[in-house]
Amino acid sequence: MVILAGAFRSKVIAVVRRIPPGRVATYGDVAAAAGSSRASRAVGNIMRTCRSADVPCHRVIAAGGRLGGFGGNLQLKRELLRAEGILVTGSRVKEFTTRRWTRPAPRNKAT
DNA sequence: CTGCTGACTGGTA
DNA sequence: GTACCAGCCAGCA
Repeated sequence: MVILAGAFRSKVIAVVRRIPPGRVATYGDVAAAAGSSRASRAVGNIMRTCRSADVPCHRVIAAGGRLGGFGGNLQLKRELLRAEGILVTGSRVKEFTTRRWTRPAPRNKAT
């Protein structure tokens, strides 16, 4: 897989690919992990323009645990999420706050 | 380079 | 609860 595109885009894609199964991340989280905590819109834009099979865009949702847009394939997204053990009620992720993933557990050196 | 668009977010009404 | 507005950022014409 080759990502010959803007650095931000490749970064966003990398972050999304790092999202482990059974977990979800908001556009804002992905944007923040990519370097811009305010590029949430850009992230969504990247998802739409890129939507590569290597990018589990279905794990990327809007804030508040809402599924977001997804071009109207919310039903598909819902099933994909549910297939990973993520229950979705209407347009909202169940236990979203606990399923929310930002990045690999930051180890505490000085606990 | 300029302008518009959009799978977003938070606030106000 | 829904609806509308303003802000922010990257991609594309």
